[in-house]
Amino acid sequence: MKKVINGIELPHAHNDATVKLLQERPDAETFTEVSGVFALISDATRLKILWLLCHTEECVINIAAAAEMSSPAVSHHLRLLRQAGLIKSHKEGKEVYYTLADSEEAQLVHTIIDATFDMNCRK
Amino acid sequence: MKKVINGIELPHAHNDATVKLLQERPDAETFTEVSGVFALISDATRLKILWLLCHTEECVINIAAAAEMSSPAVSHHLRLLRQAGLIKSHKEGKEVYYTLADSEEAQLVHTIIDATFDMNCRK
DNA sequence: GGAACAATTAAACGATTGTTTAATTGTTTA
DNA sequence: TAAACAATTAAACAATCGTTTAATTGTTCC
Repeated sequence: MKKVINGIELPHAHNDATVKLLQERPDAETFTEVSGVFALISDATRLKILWLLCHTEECVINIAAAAEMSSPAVSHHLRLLRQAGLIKSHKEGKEVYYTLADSEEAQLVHTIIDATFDMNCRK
Repeated sequence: MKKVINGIELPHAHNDATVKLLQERPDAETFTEVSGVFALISDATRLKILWLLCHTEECVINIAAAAEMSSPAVSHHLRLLRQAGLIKSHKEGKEVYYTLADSEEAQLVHTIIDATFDMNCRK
């Protein structure tokens, strides 16, 4: 009879390491949530926006200019990022200023962006 | 006359930090390449696969079982990951074994996955 | 050689995504 | 109050993506 680990039955028993790994694996929801955060940085425009907002605070037209994209397009991306808790905003007169949020996901994204672009700079 | 930084003209001059940042910003191609790597970990199934292959080596049906997905679906994802240089494979009899590649992108992904799931475990 | 097994490939499909365009809301200032 | 400006919203569209199904290739073992 085959061994079942967290409801998973491995057809082959080549590798004991796999069994150990599956026993300690995060659950499916965690993978879904985490991949959702990665999806937010998988678009070049959003990545540019986040790269900027990691290190400064800016209004929408300046973000749009920096991202070389239209205001509605940027507004749409900003909404996604805000809804995900990655950025926060405050209104000042006619303008809305955005910057990175304080959430755990935002910290993760900040860490990833720093690690990634440091790596690339070192090449 | 407005100041132009790398072909970008900021409509508002609220923030000197933005000007400095834009001067040192990676170019558009870099953002596109990096977001492409993030896209590969933005799917829950691929993330599960990479999480596994970061720490072990496995054949396709075991990967499929671990990912709770069909062999053709997994094969498709493995192809994408291999083409991107994130994983490598070798044939042994009837089976093809996959594991993480040695590339720079693979190292980045490994670092990101470790950082992410360590963070989540600490909660 | 034929059966069983492992893996890949290709076509098809539904679902999601990102940009554009146009219209709208809200604020300032002349 | 009207004009100018900043930002958002909504609908529409093309493009991309991930899974399913079915067929195919390659290997091992009887």
